[in-house]
Amino acid sequence: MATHGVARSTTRERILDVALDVFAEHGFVGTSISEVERRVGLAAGTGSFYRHFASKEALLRAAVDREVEQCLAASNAERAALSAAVDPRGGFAAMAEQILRDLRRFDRLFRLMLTEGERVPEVRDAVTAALRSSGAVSWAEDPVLAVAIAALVGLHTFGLMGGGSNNMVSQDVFISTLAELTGNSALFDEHPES
Amino acid sequence: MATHGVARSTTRERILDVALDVFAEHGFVGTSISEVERRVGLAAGTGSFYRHFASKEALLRAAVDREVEQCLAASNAERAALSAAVDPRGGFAAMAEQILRDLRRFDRLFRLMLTEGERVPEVRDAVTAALRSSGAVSWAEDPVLAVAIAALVGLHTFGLMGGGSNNMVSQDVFISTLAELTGNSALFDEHPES
DNA sequence: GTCTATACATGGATAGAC
DNA sequence: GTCTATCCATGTATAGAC
Repeated sequence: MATHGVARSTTRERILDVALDVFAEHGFVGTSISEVERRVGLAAGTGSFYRHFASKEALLRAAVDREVEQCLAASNAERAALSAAVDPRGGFAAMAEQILRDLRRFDRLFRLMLTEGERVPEVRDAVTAALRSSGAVSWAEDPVLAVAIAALVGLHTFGLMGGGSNNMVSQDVFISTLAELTGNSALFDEHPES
Repeated sequence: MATHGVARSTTRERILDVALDVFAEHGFVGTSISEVERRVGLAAGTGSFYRHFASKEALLRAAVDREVEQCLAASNAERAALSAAVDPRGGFAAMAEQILRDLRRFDRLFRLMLTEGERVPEVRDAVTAALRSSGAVSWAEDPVLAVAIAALVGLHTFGLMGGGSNNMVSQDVFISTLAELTGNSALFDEHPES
């Protein structure tokens, strides 16, 4: 099982690994095949890339598909693992942190969706579907949940903006504040305010 | 005052007008001088553009500076005009809608900040400064206000995603829900729950 | 202030030697 | 499966005629 089988993912896999990074950083047009080859370890400028993919566009689609697949799998695995343990702060804070982790996980796809949204509509669908599955419930019908998720998306967006130095409230304070606000609503009225 | 003065902004102004559109749509590398010339009305491919700007990068900076200036001016003017009138629903909903309007106004700059953030750091500073001035108060010290603004940013981001068909809660429901949630907090504890 | 022509670099992609 | 060499299109930018 060494000469044949599943272990044949050397260059092609490395290309896919590096492709989404470069696409997310510089966009589709801003990415050159030469740079991809360089990062993979191939000689830049030579068309070695084309032995693995038919075109630049094919690479984009393959990389996006693969990333969507991996992100969804990782997200589901993590959610399954965490549903076993019980968070002491209650369900909301745990859910909020899970959503934030998903947002960071999908970050490269998120940027690609903004820049190449109409070039590869699959990216949009995948990201929105992932966000929806994060909400667990149908958050379109629950205004409070919609506000909560929007707040987390906004927090994540602030992280994209600051570039490092954002004088924003800390994540813990943010989440606890959000939990408190939504906890006072009709949704989570199990414990008034302890 | 017709032969000389201030009225000499024909082609250069039109270039600046169109530049931010194209940059926001396709990014910096994705934008060609030929396309700018085409949209302005000049013959594409000819270097007529270079009679008005030294380089593509100079155009980006000039366009960004101009847009920042105009957006800030429009925002301040609108805020000054609205501070005169009194909103029946109270200060919060009015502030929220004002912030949403600002987010839409700064949308092109916002996209540019995400894609060309490190190429033109001025964009970042300008957008964050504008957002900060929208908050009126220093929202870094008020967690509730931070959550509220983050929620509005998230709502705006959802608008960028859906591309037209987002099964999100309506803006009115969203804002009223957000107002209700934050209204129950310690910040706005003037009226318990009517 | 706009067009013609052009220099020059880069990028996508292909054919073929190894 | 990688490199050499090459074709061709596009893009930035300049010089000069009008």
